Amino acid sequence: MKEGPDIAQIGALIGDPARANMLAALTGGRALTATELAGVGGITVQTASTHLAKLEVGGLLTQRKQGRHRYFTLADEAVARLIESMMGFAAGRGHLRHRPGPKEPALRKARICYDHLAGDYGVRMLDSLIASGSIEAVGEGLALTEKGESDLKCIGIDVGDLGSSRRPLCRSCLDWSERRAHLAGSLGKALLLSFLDKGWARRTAESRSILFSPEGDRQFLRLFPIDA
Amino acid sequence: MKEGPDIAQIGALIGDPARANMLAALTGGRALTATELAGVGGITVQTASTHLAKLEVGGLLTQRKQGRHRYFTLADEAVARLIESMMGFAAGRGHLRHRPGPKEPALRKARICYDHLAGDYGVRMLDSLIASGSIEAVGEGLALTEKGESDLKCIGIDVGDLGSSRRPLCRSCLDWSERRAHLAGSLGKALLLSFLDKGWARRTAESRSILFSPEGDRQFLRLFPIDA
DNA sequence: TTCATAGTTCGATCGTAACCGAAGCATCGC
DNA sequence: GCGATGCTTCGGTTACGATCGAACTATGAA
Repeated sequence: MKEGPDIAQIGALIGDPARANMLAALTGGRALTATELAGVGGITVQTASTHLAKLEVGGLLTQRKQGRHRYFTLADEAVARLIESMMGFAAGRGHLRHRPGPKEPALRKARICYDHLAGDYGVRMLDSLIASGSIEAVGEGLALTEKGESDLKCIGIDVGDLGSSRRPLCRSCLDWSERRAHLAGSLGKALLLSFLDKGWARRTAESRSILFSPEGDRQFLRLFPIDA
Repeated sequence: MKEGPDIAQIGALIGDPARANMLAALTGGRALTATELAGVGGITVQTASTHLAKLEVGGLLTQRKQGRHRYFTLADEAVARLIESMMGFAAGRGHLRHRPGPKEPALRKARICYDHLAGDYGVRMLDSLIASGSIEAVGEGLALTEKGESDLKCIGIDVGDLGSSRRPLCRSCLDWSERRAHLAGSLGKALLLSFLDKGWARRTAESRSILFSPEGDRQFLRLFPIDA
């Protein structure tokens, strides 16, 4: 007994409904204020404040003061991965809050997963990149090919700029709604940013869903075809 | 708010220290009785019984009656992966129950992670397989090479027998003690089984550690050299 | 049959943590 | 300076769940 690290602490941190809701909301990657988080948690600001303090000392959150606001974000990408993996697990068990039907169509179509694109469009993008030979899937891992590197340069992404950090270029991330892999890592982030830059899509204020403009939709589907 | 699957339920299930200890013990892959689990949880049988019932309806455990015993196991491999990933996360945050020193040397040297080898020896094995060109690491994924397939046949493992199931052949699993990857998947399982078959190592009754015999130790180190 | 072991269920106790109202700081706009 | 807004801290209430003793069921052994 008492072998290894203490799972119970973080389990308990995530185990409270209000905290879980706040964490899930922060998976959107956007920094949120304490009042906003109180809203998604369905509790008053006082209670939210104590929750947030606990999450912070637990190492799941970081806060940043700015004026009279305090912006909270997930501490790092590892937290985001943990939350998403728990969501995937819970979805697989049928631990759904609502019935699994297409309750939030926009959320299933395209949403943000920490900093990259998830949902139907995220899965489609990775599928297409693999089909075109830009990305190679080996086991559970992903690797960018030379063809992929030149293809990406055509749409304005210089992979050389991304490789510097310790963060892996390509990472596969499992989607709870699709139960399929989509592209994470610094490349996944860069791609989403380029879509936003080009005005193809924009983030919504309160939800994690990503809305594509009609034109952006056309461009995206053209760029990442599915040849079924 | 209230988007996606319910994380809080499983978080709360893992969030109780007694339950977390039981789950961690079951990560050893071995089926344990309610009384044994009460022991590792540090609680009485009555309390353990209610905990186990909760874990079962939560979908984390399954039980199997055999005589007057009830053997509990993790519901499936996904649960094991979730627990190990949480351990890895917790270890990275310094959420350690004891100080990180070599508290359980045997456990750090070689232990079982659901059904494959973890710890120092697990990491060494994968490193060696990669160095010898038997396994190729691509991004975060692992793939068996042709050389690896023939090499494995020499030690009595026919990869053809393993590929049938839906479970991936090679999977990388992050180790909480070493913080490095080791080999999971059906190949990782097959390798560990062959070690046990050959009498090189044996599982211990109460702990998750794996004990190598002096001869088995020699063979293992010869088979998986590290050329630093 | 009787006894022993393994496990569950019941009932009651107890602690802890979630929760909110109210008060206290801090920052912004005026 | 003043009031308004955002957030934290304090105090007290409340509710839930972990815990165990005791009683009950089931299997096995003698």
